Amino acid sequence: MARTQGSHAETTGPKVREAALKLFAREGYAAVSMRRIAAEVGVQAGALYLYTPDKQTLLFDLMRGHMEDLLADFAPGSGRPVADLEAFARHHIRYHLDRPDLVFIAYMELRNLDPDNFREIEALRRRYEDRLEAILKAGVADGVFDIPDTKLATMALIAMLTGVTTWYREGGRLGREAVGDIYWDMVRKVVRA
Amino acid sequence: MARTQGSHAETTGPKVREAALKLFAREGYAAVSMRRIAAEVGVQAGALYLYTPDKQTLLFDLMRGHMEDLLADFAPGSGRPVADLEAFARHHIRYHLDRPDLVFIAYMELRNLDPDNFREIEALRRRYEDRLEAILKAGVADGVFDIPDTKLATMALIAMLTGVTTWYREGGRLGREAVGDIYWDMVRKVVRA
DNA sequence: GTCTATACTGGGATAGAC
DNA sequence: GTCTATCCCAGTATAGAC
Repeated sequence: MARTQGSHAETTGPKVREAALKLFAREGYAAVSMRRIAAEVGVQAGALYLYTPDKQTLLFDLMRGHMEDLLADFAPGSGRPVADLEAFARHHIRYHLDRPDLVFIAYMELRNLDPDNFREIEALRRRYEDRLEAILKAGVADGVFDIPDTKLATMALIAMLTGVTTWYREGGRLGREAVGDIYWDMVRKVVRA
Repeated sequence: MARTQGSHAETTGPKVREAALKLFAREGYAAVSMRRIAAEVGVQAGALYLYTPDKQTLLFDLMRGHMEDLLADFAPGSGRPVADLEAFARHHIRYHLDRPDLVFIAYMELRNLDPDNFREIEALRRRYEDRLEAILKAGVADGVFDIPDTKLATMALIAMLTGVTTWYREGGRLGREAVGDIYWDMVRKVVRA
């Protein structure tokens, strides 16, 4: 059981978040103990509290980081609704397939957030949805989209696109490009672009 | 579910399942204790074990019952793909809006099932998906649907329809009929029916 | 910075009284 | 059929040694 002691602050902090991410995604926030996270990192449970004030903050930081990255990583702005919608759809799929664990947590662990944290995450989510709805509205105004209800179409399209993460497997029948093509085809049909 | 010998309680058993359903949906399986379920029922924790062998079985029975009901409640069979697809879409939405707690659990708590139980639930889910895909394939064969990939369309449509449960609120802007109409319109466009 | 040790709380499940 | 009492284990988090 002899192990090296010393300072590893620069690597241990990220490792804690990575371990929490992996375990929360796989087994759920409530089902994962701090001891288990510590074991995954290769550290004693008490040492985790050098890197996070508590378990709740560990979850919240993961979710907030994910939502902020999602918003920062992509902002459509060509002004041409069809091009913006295609960019949104392809980016959404690519981004979500690249981060299956974060996506899973962001969707599944909302109810395990403290009320204040929940509100903050929900606000970020709303901003993302609003971005898609703005594209749809612009397309309707331009006459290039035919959409009875842009709010419902927004929710329907996001649910459809996010659903990719539930069945996509690396090395499966279809690659990311092919999946992106097929989903963009379906998205386009929904709005009749 | 295995009852203990000589049980005559006809109301407590169902109450236990109702309480578990409500609490699992609201807070998650892992976060809910047997003591909490017992308190909700108005009984001591030990008494729960008269009605279920353990907590896992409580979860499994809820999920299996839900999936079996979903399959039993609806089997399209007109042979006309467009009519069958509309019936599927409208039924899926109605059924899911009627049972938000069960739907939530069925999607969120899969990872908390023991391996054997997981396999059984997955098999039921697969049967449901296959039903939709059969409709899509029939429509393609008949030339009334235009679908590049029926498997992906199946997953996309189910994700889209199920997504209704994430935002629909009773007494909101749109009633169930209106929501059903708008979603059926989107479904139809996806398959170009 | 990480360790061991521990405080304190709560978990699932069982035994046996009534 | 439900109760109280209890076993045993695990949870989060902290204190203080090294």
